Amino acid sequence: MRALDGDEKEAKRQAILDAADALFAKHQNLANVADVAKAAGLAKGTVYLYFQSKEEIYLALHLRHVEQFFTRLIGRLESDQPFGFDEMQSLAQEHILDATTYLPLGACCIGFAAGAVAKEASAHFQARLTAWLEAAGQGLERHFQKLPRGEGVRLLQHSYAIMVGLHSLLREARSVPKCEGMGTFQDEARLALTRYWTHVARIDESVKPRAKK
Amino acid sequence: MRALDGDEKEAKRQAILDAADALFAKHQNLANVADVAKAAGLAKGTVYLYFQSKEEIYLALHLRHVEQFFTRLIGRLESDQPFGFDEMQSLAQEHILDATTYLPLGACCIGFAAGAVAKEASAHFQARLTAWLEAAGQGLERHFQKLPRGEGVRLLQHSYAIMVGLHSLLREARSVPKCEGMGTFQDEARLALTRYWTHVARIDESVKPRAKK
Amino acid sequence: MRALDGDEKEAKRQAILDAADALFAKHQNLANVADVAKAAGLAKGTVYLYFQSKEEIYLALHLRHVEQFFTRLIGRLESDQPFGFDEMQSLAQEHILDATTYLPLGACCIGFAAGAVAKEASAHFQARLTAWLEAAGQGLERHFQKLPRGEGVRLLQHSYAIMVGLHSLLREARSVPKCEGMGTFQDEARLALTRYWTHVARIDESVKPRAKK
Amino acid sequence: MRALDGDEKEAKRQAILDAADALFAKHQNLANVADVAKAAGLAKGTVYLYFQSKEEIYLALHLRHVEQFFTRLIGRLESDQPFGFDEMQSLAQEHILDATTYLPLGACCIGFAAGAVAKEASAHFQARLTAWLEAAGQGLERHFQKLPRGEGVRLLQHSYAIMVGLHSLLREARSVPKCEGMGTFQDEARLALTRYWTHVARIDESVKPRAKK
DNA sequence: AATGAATGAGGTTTCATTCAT
DNA sequence: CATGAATGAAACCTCATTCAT
Repeated sequence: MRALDGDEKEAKRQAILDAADALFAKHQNLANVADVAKAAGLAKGTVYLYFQSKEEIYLALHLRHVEQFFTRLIGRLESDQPFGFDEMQSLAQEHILDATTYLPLGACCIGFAAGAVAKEASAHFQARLTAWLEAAGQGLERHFQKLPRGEGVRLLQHSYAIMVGLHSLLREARSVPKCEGMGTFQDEARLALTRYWTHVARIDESVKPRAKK
Repeated sequence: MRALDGDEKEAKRQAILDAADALFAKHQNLANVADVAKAAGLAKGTVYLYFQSKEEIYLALHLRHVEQFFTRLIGRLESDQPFGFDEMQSLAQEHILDATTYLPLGACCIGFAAGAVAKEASAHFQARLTAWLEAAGQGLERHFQKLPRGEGVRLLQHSYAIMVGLHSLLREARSVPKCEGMGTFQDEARLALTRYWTHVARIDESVKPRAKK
Repeated sequence: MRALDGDEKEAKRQAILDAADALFAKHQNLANVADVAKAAGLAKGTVYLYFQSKEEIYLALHLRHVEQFFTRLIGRLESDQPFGFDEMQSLAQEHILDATTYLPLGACCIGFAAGAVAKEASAHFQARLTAWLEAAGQGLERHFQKLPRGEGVRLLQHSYAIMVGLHSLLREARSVPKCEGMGTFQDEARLALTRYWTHVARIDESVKPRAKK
Repeated sequence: MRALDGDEKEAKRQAILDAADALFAKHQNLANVADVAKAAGLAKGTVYLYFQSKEEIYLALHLRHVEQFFTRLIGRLESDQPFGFDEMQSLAQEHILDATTYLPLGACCIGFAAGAVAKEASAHFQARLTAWLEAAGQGLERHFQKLPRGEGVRLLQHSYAIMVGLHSLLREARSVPKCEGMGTFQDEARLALTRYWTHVARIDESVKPRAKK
């Protein structure tokens, strides 16, 4: 109808993602495009003016989840307030482990068929994620003096992997444990992260915020 | 050709899975049922005599991959030969990390939409996996004296999660690393597993095969 | 297993038809062959030893219904007891109009796709029906002196057509009339037959049993 | 091409019916939906936007045949031109008896398995047919003074039934008679109708067009 | 003769995506 | 820009029929 400038276009993109988010939260499933469009008050075809495919909608939505977490984490790491594992974990808990859609949607995105997502979209996702990881990794290295150069990113990646992997094994174990002796998904994730960080950063004994420069 | 008893029927199931496996290996994608049938030399309808849906074919295929790993692991743990982290890792490397289809297919299965797989099929998968995990977990406890009761299963779950999670983050990083300073998927997986086991079992210092009884 | 002689074979055919009859009565629908076989205590393939196709099963069943009616009618017409329209109608009522499966099954058979029934089966049906019609037609001519040669068959055909045609229009009007002022299917059939016979045979005024020869 | 308003949509429906009509005329058989779509120059999915099932396509096609007949008949009856049995019969002849698809398709529709057609479609068919029958019935009563109130509908129903019924008995007897002494389907239908009307309306002696008011 | 596994055609359904308006 | 009708691929499903055992 009228040419949208960049801001309006972005606003509409976000509106579509809001709709998709709500539907995913409700059905734990990738709603079909018609439903997303309807929920966003648009026609099916219009959605395709903003996203190239259904998969890209959900990848973009997932990216938004990821962004929220990293924005918060990086923001926190940029301050000079002492930052320890407990705080890290509570951030992860809040944004990732306890969030009802973060990991389930992530799991769907992982399963996207090869080729279902355009190269550029995929690359864009990777680029943003990489940038956040590196920024946050460097932030961690600032706060934890024992972390050698590059270990911050690795620590984040491995931690993230633990959460993702445990989720895929224990997705139904959000409330009820699967195996004899195992806890809920959240319990196990907390435990595994604690162990991993304990080893890597010797948080318990020696990792302390570096002195201000 | 005509499956008249249970054994032949099972053989045909396996033949279908073989065909699906080959197609998945070739295209890194879930082929449609018609193609699987053709590859297995069967009519489409016949495939539906053995599997309820495309998703169940691939879930069964994944289960077969999992079974191969656990059969080998459990078999090994049942012997009284000393068993250490190195061997554990080389088994994981061979069956999981270096296998071209294990984790990619697993990722697809994780992403199956809720409802795409019948309750029973899903439950069957979980039951088998749980049984193997517990058997292997107990085997580990026999070999590693420091592992308390129940820690074997947990160790396996967490290790498995690390592999699955890292794969999903680094899937394209089989050869080329993504982030500055990060290694390939296999490198990172090895490293993360080593760290995790080092903490848990203090493999480096104290975990030794229990004395034969 | 053992070679069946003609009688045993015929008995088994009849058993299959019994099963089909029961299923049709229950569901007012052509049950699938697997169900017919199961109801007859046979395997699916076995049914095909006795009938060439599903359609032929139901055509044979319909023929059996038709046979019952004509056997009764012809038998009656062969006696020298006076026979009038009232008795004709009550026979039709009993075997055709009030029977729950005669006309519905007939309607299904009419709708069989061209080619669904083998030429011979179709010809066999026609031949039997023609023979009965002619026998009964001649019987009518014996009893109704005003009927010219050949009019007996015609009277039966037209009467039969009225019942079949009304059934197809009023099938759901077995109990409740369809159009304003119309009666139930049975009412209308009786009325139409009465009118037709009244005209043709002047039953009301002059048709009387012929004198014994 | 793209049906944007109701009229275009209706035109497309008609185009699909045209295609189905041509196929039925050619093969005397209900073509499969894929073939209908192809003949209409549409994709299979598109056909399912307009009809819920194959059966409904053919039921709608049959309804169109019926409509053509009744539109003509009712239009004629609305005029004050004298209307007699001869004209009635020639209309029936033209639209129904001599048409190559009217009755064969009707026979197929009669045989549709219970449940093959959605309740609403079936009800819609009945409702239209009933409305036409009543309109035409009243028209007949206007033209034939002897017809009591309600007898017009009945006369049409019974006449229609005679044609349908005879067709089902004599379908292959369009040219060659079946029984000794019987004529072709058309001959018999004409004869039966004449007899029936003769009785009901005493057409031969007294039924005359009512005087204009 | 009897079986029931296998076949394969085709109806039904869904849905991501395209494109004429 | 927005629309939603059209597309067509493919999953899903049933079932009549065949055929190896």
